[in-house]
Amino acid sequence: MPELPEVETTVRGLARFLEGKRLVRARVNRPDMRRPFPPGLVQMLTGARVTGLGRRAKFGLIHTDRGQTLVFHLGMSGRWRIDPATDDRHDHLVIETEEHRFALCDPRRFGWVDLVPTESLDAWPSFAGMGPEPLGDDLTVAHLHTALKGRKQAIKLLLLDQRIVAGLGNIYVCEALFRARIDPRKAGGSVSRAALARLVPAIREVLEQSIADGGSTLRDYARPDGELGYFATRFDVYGREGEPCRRDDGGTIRRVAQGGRSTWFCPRCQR
DNA sequence: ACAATCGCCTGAGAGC
DNA sequence: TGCTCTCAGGCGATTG
Repeated sequence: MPELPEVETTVRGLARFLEGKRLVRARVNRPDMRRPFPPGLVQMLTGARVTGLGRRAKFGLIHTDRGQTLVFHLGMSGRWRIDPATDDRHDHLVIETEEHRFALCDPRRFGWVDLVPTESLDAWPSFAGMGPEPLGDDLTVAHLHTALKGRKQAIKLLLLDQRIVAGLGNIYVCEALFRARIDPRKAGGSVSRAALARLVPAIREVLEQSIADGGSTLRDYARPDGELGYFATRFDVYGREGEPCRRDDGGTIRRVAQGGRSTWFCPRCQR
């Protein structure tokens, strides 16, 4: 499923074809996304020039010269298809430049798009109150220490809270906690400063490595019918229940439920 | 302020 | 083989 690295790679992939280009056509193929398409979407996009692309947390941003930004979330199964050779019944929104066609395809329809004035993006409901970007300078040990202070909820669940850190999902929280050797069940407020000092670089590294993997895969997406959104990555714990810990410490990866979702970890080295 | 639960969706995979 | 069942999960809304 698309998490921050997949969104980042998707945005970079789109930027190669969209940056500076004029959208000659736009149409809504299927209006039944998770939330309705914003009114005036097609009119706004048609003829607009894309001035740049960006990402905030797990949201992709397509800025236009009309002062409006198309914000998209890929949900669980969303992806952009470039120059698709065939139609897909789950293509919801299609935009075209002179050279290429892009289809936002989302079978499970957990994603959505919105139109936001570019100058007030920070005030958009999903962005207001969001925590720091994990790859930016604002994610610090001090920030986490303050945000987690006194919290009794499990660290795993708190890291999924976008107000504490923006853009972490289930996979990368599990992976980062493994790298930092922190027990995901531990109360947020009881995670030591030393552990947080391991966690901050662990979050950065796992995301950066995944983006790098996606980036290397990106070359393949220049061809027709390319799809932006999914990359095979080698995980240390995610989905590895019952398999040996990669630290080779004799531990076996366990799966537990937290907040109704699966958490994978090594009980031997994550404390 | 914090915590817990629910609803939204469909495809993949497991089990019979 | 084909059916049924379970699971995957981000986010907003709601309730406690």
